[in-house]
Amino acid sequence: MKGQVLRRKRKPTSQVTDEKRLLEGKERIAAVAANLFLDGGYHSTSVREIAQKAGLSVGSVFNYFTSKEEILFFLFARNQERTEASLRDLRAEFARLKDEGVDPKDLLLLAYEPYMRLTDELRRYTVLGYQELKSLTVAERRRILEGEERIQHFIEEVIAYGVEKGAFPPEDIDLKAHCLLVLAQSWAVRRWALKRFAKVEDYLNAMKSIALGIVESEILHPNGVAMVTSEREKEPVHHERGTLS
Amino acid sequence: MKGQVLRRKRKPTSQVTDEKRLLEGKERIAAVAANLFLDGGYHSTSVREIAQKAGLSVGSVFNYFTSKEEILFFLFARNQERTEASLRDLRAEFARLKDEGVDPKDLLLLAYEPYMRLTDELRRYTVLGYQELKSLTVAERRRILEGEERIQHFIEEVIAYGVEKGAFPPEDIDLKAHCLLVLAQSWAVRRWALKRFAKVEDYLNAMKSIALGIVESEILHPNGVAMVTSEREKEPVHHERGTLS
DNA sequence: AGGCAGGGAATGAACACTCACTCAGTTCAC
DNA sequence: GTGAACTGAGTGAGTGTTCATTCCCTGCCT
Repeated sequence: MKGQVLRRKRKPTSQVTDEKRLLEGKERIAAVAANLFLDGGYHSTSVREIAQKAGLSVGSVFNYFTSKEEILFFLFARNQERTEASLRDLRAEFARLKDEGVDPKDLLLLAYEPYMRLTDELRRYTVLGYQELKSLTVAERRRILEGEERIQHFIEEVIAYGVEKGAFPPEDIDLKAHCLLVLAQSWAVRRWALKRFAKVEDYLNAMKSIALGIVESEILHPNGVAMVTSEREKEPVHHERGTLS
Repeated sequence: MKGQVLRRKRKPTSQVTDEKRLLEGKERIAAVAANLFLDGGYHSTSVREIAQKAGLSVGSVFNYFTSKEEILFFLFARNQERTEASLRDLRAEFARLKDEGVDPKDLLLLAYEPYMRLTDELRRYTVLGYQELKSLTVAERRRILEGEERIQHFIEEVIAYGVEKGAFPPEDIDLKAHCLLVLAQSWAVRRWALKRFAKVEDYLNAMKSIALGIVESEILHPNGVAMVTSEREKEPVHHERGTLS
């Protein structure tokens, strides 16, 4: 029963030891699993099914992952990593262009483009995310949401730069960032309604003007008439409140 | 084994006969099930659990529904009906206001408001929809998507009215409708990022200007500069390149 | 070369468990 | 007493996971 406590506490059976080989195996299995999860859902996909499609036995799958759930985690984590890396690049690029004092509109579009491309690349995982978010642990789920929060923050920074330069109105920056993010994701999530656009580029191109329309939108009067907060080109008519803090 | 073939072919056991009573039972069970599905997911919720929370035995649940799946169908169908009814009302109202020649901007906001309210009311089901869409039959799924298509079409009509009146540019009407729809749904789907807004009204209010920003957005030149198709207010400060096509 | 040992990796039958669903039997209002 | 409505133990299919066994490859000894 509680006999041999000599070595490891986990994994008494065989296990893949070579790090590289293990990762390759994980990748292969996860790739197959991703497809099955995507058209069938996580719960309706059995480990047997995954094993079969991956050309392995059931047992082998558990030599690479300790549980079915871990496969899902792996997919999310990989996806997240990828996104974070892109975000880092974007931030660096943003800092550079900001120093150059590039036009805020151009900057916004310049930032939106690679993000949209990324969304397209990872679009299947985005869908998976929306569908299986509640299949995750609380901790895992929070990690995902924090990731998205970071992205939204970045978009906010880009908009804020435009506000600083007087190109965009200062209201509802967070909301506008939310809109841009959601609309980018809608390319993944609601593609059936966007079949008119064959490639991301097409969608992106059409979205550029809309994105600008969003960030440039002015706050409205209760009755629906636009309140002009800053005469975009010339002198400010009346600047409300102090700027910072 | 294959002995008694004497009586019924379907439903040999007891069944609720009274139509009214049956529907009431369905409603009661479905209401309970909806809550469980929503925080736990469809697959992770067992029929036993539903029965227990509804104050019934497992068997009784199957006197009202023939399968667990049917409960999910029932929920989606009810939801859809509700939406369709609202859409009919909206259409009637739209026709009336259109005849009155009301301002396109006002009309857009007037149409957006009740839709957003509906989304809020049904927000839990919207989330359920995004999560469990693939748990449905192909036919069921198509019905849902067709419903959404009808809504998008309606939004397109509202925008088209504005185009007719010369208030909005004529490009990408379908895309703009898509955006408005997605952003309304994002209130349900991505609420954690919108916690700043306590009530729908708050979100709606902030979204009004953005919605106008979307429908009023002009198509852009390849290099990102706005192409002015109709000088909305005054004279252009400096219009670059020829205007159309 | 050939036999052999060692151990990492693959295997799939077996296990324990959960689930949707059934149905013979009970309840109880009329 | 009748029968619609309800009951819940039972059924069998299917699940994630385990592990004793087998496979296979590499290096070593004769």
